[in-house]
Amino acid sequence: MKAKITDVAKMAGVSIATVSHVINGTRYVSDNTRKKVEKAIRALDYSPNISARSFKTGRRNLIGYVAPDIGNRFFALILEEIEDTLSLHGYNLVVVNTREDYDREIAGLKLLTSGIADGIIIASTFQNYTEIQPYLPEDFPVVQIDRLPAGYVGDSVRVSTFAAVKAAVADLIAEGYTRIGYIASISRLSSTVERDQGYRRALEEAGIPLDPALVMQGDARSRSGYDCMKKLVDAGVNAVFISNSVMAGGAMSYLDNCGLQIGRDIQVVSMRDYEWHRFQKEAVRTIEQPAKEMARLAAQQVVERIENPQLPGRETILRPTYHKAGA
Amino acid sequence: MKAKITDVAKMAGVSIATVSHVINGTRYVSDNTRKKVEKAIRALDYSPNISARSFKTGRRNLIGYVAPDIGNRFFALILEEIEDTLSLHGYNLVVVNTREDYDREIAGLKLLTSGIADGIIIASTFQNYTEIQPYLPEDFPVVQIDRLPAGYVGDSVRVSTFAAVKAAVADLIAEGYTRIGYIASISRLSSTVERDQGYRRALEEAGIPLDPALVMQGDARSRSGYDCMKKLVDAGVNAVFISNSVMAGGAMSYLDNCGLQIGRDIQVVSMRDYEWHRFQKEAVRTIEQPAKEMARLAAQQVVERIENPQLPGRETILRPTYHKAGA
DNA sequence: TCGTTTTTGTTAAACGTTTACTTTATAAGT
DNA sequence: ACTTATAAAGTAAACGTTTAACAAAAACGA
Repeated sequence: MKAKITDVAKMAGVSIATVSHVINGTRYVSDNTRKKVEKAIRALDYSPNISARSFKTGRRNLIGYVAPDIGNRFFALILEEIEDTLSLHGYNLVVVNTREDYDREIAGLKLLTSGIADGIIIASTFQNYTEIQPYLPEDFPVVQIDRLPAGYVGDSVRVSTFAAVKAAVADLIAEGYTRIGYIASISRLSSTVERDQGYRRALEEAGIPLDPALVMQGDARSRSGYDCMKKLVDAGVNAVFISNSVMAGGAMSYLDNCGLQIGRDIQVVSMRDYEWHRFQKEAVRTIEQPAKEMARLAAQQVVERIENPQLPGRETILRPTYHKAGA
Repeated sequence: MKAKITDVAKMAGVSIATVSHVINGTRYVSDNTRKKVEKAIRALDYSPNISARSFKTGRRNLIGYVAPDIGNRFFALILEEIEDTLSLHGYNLVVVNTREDYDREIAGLKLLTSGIADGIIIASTFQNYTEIQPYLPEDFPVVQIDRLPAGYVGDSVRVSTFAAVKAAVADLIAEGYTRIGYIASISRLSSTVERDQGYRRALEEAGIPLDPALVMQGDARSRSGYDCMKKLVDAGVNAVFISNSVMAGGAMSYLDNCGLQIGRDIQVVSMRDYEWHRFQKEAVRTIEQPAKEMARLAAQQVVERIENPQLPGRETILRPTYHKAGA
């Protein structure tokens, strides 16, 4: 039978209150009694019942991470960094993978807020905050990461890609490329919307009319990157902007297959969500998101909110890096 | 103030016991009272306090996943599949990333077994089970995945690569390749040991003496794959077996850099821990581990053990697939 | 009709902590 | 010596469930 606090108290000849205070450092305990208690703890191999403690204190030291696709290296990277940062603060991580599914996300939120987690970091698949708000109790610590559902006000950390996308496309235009294709990601996401706007604005400012035949709607999967690229090549593009690295993988597979060399036959600008080895040497231009930094900040932010609930909401916006050389 | 079970009972005009039974279905409740209770639950937007329940029942419905490197796509893939499978059984996942660090692994185990989790799935970084045994309480549900610390007896799921590695190397020999290099992964791991043996045995059976200059000790990181490959090329290999896909990435970068074409200038056989797009078209031969299958089985196994503690320990061994065409 | 079983529901005791409140012992001030 | 302050530790009440033990009412068998 596992030892309880009463066993320790009995053995050390003190009250359970004293034992508790020794463990938590919540009150001064004389050196003498402290030593007795610590000895008893060791002797009995006692460790507090976490469930009982959580129940009593209302703190669980668990943070939920609600991600749309853990299989995507971008979100896996964020997971890793969140776990790392949280562990420094004494928190652990519960993962919910929604697979971009509304029901799964809602179920995850219900669960996490029902007493599992002290806070949530979420990259929501919903377009509007009102759709998830009912499942987030008032004042429940939440940090939105990467994506920002419309109407949300509160803690968030994301990367603003509008300017970088616009600049990259403008750069292509300046070099004389005019038939610039675009493979868009899931359209309801704020991150996608921003990139849409960057692409459109660059064309607009250069006085190039938007050709709907050059804009492909993808679904963030490799396969759709492949298919969209095929259509764009058929439509005769000489440059393309790809909104997400998973699709970029597929798109580049297609280019490879039909012998088109990037940098020579076609220019490719892609979002780069994480380090990729093999693509580097190719002349792909990338817009790199600081995923780790984002994750670290989100983790810190959720911890700060938990420990200081009356803190004002913070919207943290990071800038991506444009790699023209493909390095 | 969040509603409690007493509020629901009061509103419905029944006892808290009845409410509890309605919620958990632990006893027959007449249609009439059930409806009253359900109505009150909705009216008050009541949901049970999970902490209180966990405390009382001793069940937390959380499973710990202790992984050596979540940043590695192999373990990320396993994570995803574990999460998926567990959610089907009503469990959630707590992730601990050890980064192949002994202390982190021990800290994680201590934590998870102290009342956070009902069970653990672990890919241990330790060579010997005796080193982690003290931190796993007797009868605590544990499933070892991918790696099997020496001396462990109990639930485990892994892939046996000895035969496949041996066959792949023998295949190279049969084709006339004689200077076959080997880039090994972290030497203390059971998975590495098996591959070592496969490589050695194939040479042995062909009567080829082992040349220590052709055996490189890597550390499972891309960088070391690159460096080891460099040394092997300098040593004049015409074929190589690489023990892990992360290192394979680095190794192939090096081959690329010095213009060596796989399949023509050098043969490469690599463990393939997950799907890789770009490598496929190259003539790399791969030994593919059924990572998802492994994860699914491990998750099922830990759930079964939790729900039926007197089940005998099961050692599940899966077979990898050898892809000669590189497909 | 009267005991017996079945159905439906209640009472109250746990579960193992934390923590507000109280107590005792010792030191300090007069 | 007598109050007062302070240091150190103890007492006991919560926290919100689940569940064993019990009770009342209804149904049933003879």
